Formats: sequence, structure tokens, C-alpha cells
Amino acid sequence: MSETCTPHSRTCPECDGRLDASTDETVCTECGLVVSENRIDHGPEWRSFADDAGTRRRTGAPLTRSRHDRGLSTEIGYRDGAVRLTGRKRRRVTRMRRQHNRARISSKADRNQVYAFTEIRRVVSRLSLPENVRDQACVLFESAQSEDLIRGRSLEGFAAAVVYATCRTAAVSRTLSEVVDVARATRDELTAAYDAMNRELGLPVGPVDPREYLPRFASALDLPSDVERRATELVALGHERNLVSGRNPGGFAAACLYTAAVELDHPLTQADAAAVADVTPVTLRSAYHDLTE
DNA sequence: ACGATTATTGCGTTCTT
DNA sequence: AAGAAAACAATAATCGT
Repeated sequence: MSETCTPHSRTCPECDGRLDASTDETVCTECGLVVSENRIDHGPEWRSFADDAGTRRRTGAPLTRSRHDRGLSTEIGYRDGAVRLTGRKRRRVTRMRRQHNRARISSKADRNQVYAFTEIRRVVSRLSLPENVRDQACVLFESAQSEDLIRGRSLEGFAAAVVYATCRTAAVSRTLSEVVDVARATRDELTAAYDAMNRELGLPVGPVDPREYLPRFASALDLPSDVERRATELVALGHERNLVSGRNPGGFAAACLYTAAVELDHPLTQADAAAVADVTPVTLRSAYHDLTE
């Protein structure tokens, strides 16, 4: 936990006296001016039980939803510090450690959750999504599990599906294919899980706005920002003329980018634009045709 | 199960080099 | 003239309801 409100100067701004930062307040030893107080540390305690005076170590991982026990587990350390264990004592500690770790993830549901959460973390990071998406995805997985939706369906599918679903609710949509590409699940497993959750949990997902795709597609195609800006206008235009509903939003986004590129004389083929959206040139063309009227 | 959208394939046309 | 790109058409597959 980094120190908050650390004064930049080592001396008192009033009288240049020496500062005493040994307590919660940083105070000038000459005039008594309190330079900074506060110091409410919301983070986990840094101090180790073993050596209060010496080196500081984490007593555990930061609190997070993406670990099945929210990072609140205890562990038996591997490195022996002051005491050197030998012989039977050492074996005994090893045995305790093993049993402790087993007990930590006891039930089958917990084991599944551990596995799923690792997979969620992996997918989220591969898609370079923010932390809050990761945590929400984990929460969603918990709901799915408590509703008993997972039994008989693929665990990997659920891991991928909760990420996909969370992206949609958080307005940072990824296409199905983008998720499938990095997930350890097939498209069918993902949709099976997604459909089940949508049916039983009633996900708050509306149709995806094509604008959510524009920034990523634009950068994948190396398009300048003015083309992207024009494309967002075109999406708005499409909404007005009811060209969006019922269509593949990714395809429409690609069509807007292509149209904008043509308008601004930027070289871009339909095939390339369609490829980043994972649609065929034909679909792009149909949207492009509607757009240029 | 139905209607609409999209994919696939093939082919003649247009544009560029 | 050759090759790429865009356009068009017909059918199959898929999706949303």
C-alpha cells in the first residue's frame, strides 16, 4: 500500500524545521504544524506476524472477488524463517500443509469454482479487459452455480460465457468469436452456457450498440481518428433510420468504418473491414448499401 | 416452426496498374 | 491486358421469436 499524502518536502513549509513522520500525523518538530494527517489504510495489513519489527510482508493476497475465497485464505508458508525444521518435524509440517490446502478447497463446487475463476482470469486478461469486468464475471459465475445451471454443462463454457455476458452488460462488448478464440471452450459450449444463464437468470442485456466495437476495430485496421469519428456519426445515422435493429452489430460497425474510410479517401477493402468484425464481405456490403442512400 | 438475417459460392463487371 | 475489388444472385445455414 503506497503511502498517501506524503509531503514532497522533508522540511516544514512554515519554518523549515525537521518533520516527524513517525506517527499517523506528520508534524514539524519546531512549530508543531501538522503537515499531513489521514493515513487510513484501506488495504490489507502489510505486517507479517512473524517479525513485526523487521521486513514487511503481505499477510495474504489482496481482497478480490476473482479468488474463490476472496483471497481470505490462510496458507502455511514454505520458507522456514527463524526455525529450521528437520526430520520428522519437517515432514509433519509438510503433511499439515498438504492437508490444509486440501481442506481449503473442500467441496466439489469449490473446486469447480477455483478452476473456473482461474479460467475467467485468464480469458479476461487475454482480452485485456478491466478488473471490474473480471470481478463481475466471477460474481455472475457464483449466481450461475447457486442456481445449479452448471451441472451437465461445460465448466469452460460457463467461464467463457460469464465473461462474454459481463462484457455486454458493461458496454465493452466483444464478439462471440473474440471470446471463443481465447477461451478453452467451443462456440457451442459457450452459447449453451450463455443461453442457460439468459433464460434462468435474466441477464440485463439489450442489443449491442455497434459503437462499442468501433475503437477496437478502428485500431485493428490502423484507421486514423477522423475516420473513426465519422463512423460513429454513421452509426447514429443508422439508428435514426432503423438500419441497426436485427442486424449483426459487429458487421454494421465494420460497414460504418468502411463507409467512413471511403468518404475520407482512406484505402480500405471490404474484405479487410469485414474480417475484423468476423463477417463476410456480403453482409458488410448490404449494410454499406443501406447506409449510402 | 417461422421469417429474417447471414454465409457460401459462383460469376460477370468495374477499377487499377 | 491482367488482377484485384466490388457487385449481384441463388441457395444453405443460422438466428430470434
